[in-house]
Amino acid sequence: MLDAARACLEEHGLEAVSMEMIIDRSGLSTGAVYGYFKGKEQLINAVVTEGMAAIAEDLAPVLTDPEPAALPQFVGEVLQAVENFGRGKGEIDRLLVSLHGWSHSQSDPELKKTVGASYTGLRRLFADAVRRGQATGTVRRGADPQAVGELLTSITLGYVAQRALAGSADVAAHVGALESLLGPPGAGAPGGAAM
Amino acid sequence: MLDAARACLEEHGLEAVSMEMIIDRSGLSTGAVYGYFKGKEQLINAVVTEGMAAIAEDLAPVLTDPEPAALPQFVGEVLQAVENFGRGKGEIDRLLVSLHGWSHSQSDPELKKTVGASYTGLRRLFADAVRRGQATGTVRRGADPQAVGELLTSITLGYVAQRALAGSADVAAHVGALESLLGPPGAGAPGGAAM
Amino acid sequence: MLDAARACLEEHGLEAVSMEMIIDRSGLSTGAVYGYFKGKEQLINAVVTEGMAAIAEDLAPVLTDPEPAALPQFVGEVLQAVENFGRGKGEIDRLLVSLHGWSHSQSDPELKKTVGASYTGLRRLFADAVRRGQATGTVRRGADPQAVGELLTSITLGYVAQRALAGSADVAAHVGALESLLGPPGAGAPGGAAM
Amino acid sequence: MLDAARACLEEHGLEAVSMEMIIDRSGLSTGAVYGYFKGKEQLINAVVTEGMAAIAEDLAPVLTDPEPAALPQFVGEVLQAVENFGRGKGEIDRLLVSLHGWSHSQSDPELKKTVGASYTGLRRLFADAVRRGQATGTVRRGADPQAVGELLTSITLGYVAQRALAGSADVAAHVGALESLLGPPGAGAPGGAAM
DNA sequence: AATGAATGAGACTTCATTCAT
DNA sequence: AATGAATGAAGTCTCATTCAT
Repeated sequence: MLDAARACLEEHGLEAVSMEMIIDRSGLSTGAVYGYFKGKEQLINAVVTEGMAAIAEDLAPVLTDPEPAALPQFVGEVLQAVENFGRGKGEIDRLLVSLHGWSHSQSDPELKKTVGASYTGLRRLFADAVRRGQATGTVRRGADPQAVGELLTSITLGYVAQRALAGSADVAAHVGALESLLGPPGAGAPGGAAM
Repeated sequence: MLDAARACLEEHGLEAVSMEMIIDRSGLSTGAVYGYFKGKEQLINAVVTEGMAAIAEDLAPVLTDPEPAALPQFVGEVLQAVENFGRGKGEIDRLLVSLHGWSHSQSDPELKKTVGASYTGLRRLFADAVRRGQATGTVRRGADPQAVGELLTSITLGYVAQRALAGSADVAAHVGALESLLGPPGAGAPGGAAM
Repeated sequence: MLDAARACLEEHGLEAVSMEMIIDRSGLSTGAVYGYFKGKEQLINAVVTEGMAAIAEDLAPVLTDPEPAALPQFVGEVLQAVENFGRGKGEIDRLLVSLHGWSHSQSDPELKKTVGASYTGLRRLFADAVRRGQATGTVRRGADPQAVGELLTSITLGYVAQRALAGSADVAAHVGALESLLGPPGAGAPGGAAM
Repeated sequence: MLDAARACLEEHGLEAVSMEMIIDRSGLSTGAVYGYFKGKEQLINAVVTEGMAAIAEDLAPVLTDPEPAALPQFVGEVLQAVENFGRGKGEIDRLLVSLHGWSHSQSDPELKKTVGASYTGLRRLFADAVRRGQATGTVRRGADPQAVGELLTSITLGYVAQRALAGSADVAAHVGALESLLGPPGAGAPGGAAM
C-alpha cells in the first residue's frame, strides 16, 4: 500500500498521482484501500510520515554513536546512510520521493507540524552528537553545538536536494571537502588527515 | 500572472492549486491567461524557471565576486542573499515556494533537465568562487574546488530546506559554525575571527 | 432491526440512510441482517409495511367502535390515536418516519400496491364507521358514507403531514373546528354537544 | 433543469435519483448544472422550494378571495386548484413529487425551516380566509378561524397524500361530504347558532 | 448459522481547457 | 484580441452486497 503509493509518487509526481493508480499498483481493491486510509490526503501523509520514520531509524545508529568520528567522517557516515536509504531495496529512490514529501508537508498544517518536529529533532540529534564529539575530542571545543547541528542539518538536507535537483551528489566529495577545510588535524580534531 | 501563480502555490500547495484560483487572483480573464501560457503545466514550469532565474540573479554578485571573502563569511553572504530573496518584497515567501518547484521538477523531464542544468551551474559557480578564493588566499589551497563547490551547494540548498521543514534556519548560526570549525583564522583563512 | 432502521430513517432521511448505519445501530452483524432481509429495499419496505400495520392496529379499536361518537369527537379519537402512535414509546417520532415511507412507496411498484390497498382499506373503515354512526344517529343520514370516509381519510393523513411539515398540529383544534362547523348539535348529530 | 430533476424524482424516487440521470435528461452538461447549483442537495432543495412557490401561486387567488364561498365550495376550489397543479402541463404529476419533497425536507434543517414557514403561512392564509368568510356571512361566526385554518390545512395536505397513497382522491367527494355534514345549506351559515 | 473484511460498480464533483460571442 | 460560460473527462470516495472463514 505505502509501497505502491511511494512508487506512484516517484513515477508521476505529487500533482499527478491518482488514487486509481495507487490502488491498481497495490493490487488491493478500492474499498480495501479506503478501509486502511480515510482518503488520499491521509494516504500521502502516511507515506511522508513513514518515510521520515524510516530514515530516522536508519540514521539513529550513526547519530547516537557514543563516540562519533571526526566531523568529516561523521558527516560521511550520515550521508552514506542517507544514500543507502535512497537506494533502498526496491526499484524506487526514496530520496527523490522525499522532495514530494517536503512539498506536500508545506500545505497540510497537521503534517507540517509533525515534519517540523521531526526535523527539529534531527537538528537536536546532530547537536547532541557534536557535544559527544567535543567530549571525546573529535570536535573543536569552541564550536557551538547547536549552530554546528544546524549546519550539519543543512548539509544533510542539502545533500538530498542536490542529489535530486542537480542529478547527483557525492558523499566522498562532501567528506573530502570538509577534511580539506577543517584540517590540518591536530588543533582539536585529531586523526583527520587532510585530503 | 506568475505572481498570482506563486502566491496560490504557496497558499494551497502543488496538489491543490487550480487554474481557476490563479486566474482569479491574477485579475486576468481565462482566455488571457491561456493566451500567455499554453496550459497549467507550462505556467507552473514558468514559475519554477523564473524562480531559479531570480535567485540566480540575486546570488550572482556574491558568487562572482572577484575577491571572495573567507569561506564562513562567503557562505554568510550567500545565505543572506538567499534569505533576502525569500523575504522578497511581497507577502509571500519565495523560498517556501521553491520546495514546490523542487517537487514539481522531478516529474517533468523537460523541466528536470533545465533545473538540473541550473543547479549544476550553481555548483560550478561555487567551485569557481573557491578557485578565486584560493587564488586570493581566502581558501585553503589543498581543497578540491569542485568538492567544496558541492559542499557549499548542499549547505545552500539545505538552508532552504531546513528553513521550510524545521520552520527556521539561522544565517548567523551557519556562519558561526563554519568559523569555529574552520578557524583558527590564519592557517589559510585569514580574517575569520573565531567565535 | 426494524427499530434501528426506523431510527436511522428519522435521523438521516430516505436518501442518506445506509445499511452500515442501520446495521451498526441494530447491534447485529452484516451477515445477520442479510439473513433476515434480502437487501436494503426489502428492509425499508418492511419498515413501511410494519409501520402501516402498527398504526392500523392502534386505530382499529376506534375505527371499529360499534357505536362511534359524534364526528368531531370521533375524529378527535382517531387523531389522538395517531398522535399517540407518533409519540410511541421510544425516542423517535414514528409519524415523521411515515413521510419517508410515503415517499419511498411511490417508487416501488410492489410496495405502492400494498400501501394503496392499506389506505384504501382505511378509507373503507372510515366509511363503515360513518355508516354505523348513521345507524346509531351520531352522523347525519344524508351524508354519503364513502365521501365522508374519504374526507376523514384526508383529515387524518393531513394531520400527519401538517404536523411534520408545519412543525405542529393540534388535535383539539381539529375537534373544535369540526364542532363549531358541524353544530348545532341535535339537528341530526345529537349528543355532539360535548367539550 | 428543475423540470428534469422533477421528472427524475417522480420516475425514480428520492433514493434513486442520480445527478447523472438529471443531467442527461436536462440536456445540459455536467459543468453547466454544477454552475447553476452547487450540488445535488441544493438542486433537490430548489425543486422543493420551487414546487411550494408554484402551488402557493396557484392557490393565491382562491385563498385571498375577498368574498370566499361557503366552506364546502371554498374547499372545493382549493382542492381543484391543487388537483390542477398536479395535472400541470407536462407529463409528470407534481403532486406525487410533493411527497418526495415532504420526505426530503425532514432531513435538511435549512429546508425544513423554509418548508415549515411556508406551511405555517398556508395555515394563516386559510385562517384569514375564514375570517373574511365570517365577515361576509359564509362561515359560522362561532368558529375559531385559526382552528378552522388548521383543519382546512389538514384537508388540503391530506388530499394530496391520499391521492398519492390510496391512488385516488375525489374533489367532488370532499365537497359533497362537507356539504352534507355542514348541513342545511341555507343562506350559508345563518347566524351561527352553535357554540 | 454467523461474521465482517473485502469488493467494485457507480455516485458526486472538480477543473483544465475550449470557443462562440 | 479578449472574454468567461460551457464542456466532459477524470478523479475521489461510498456503500450495498458477498463469501471465505
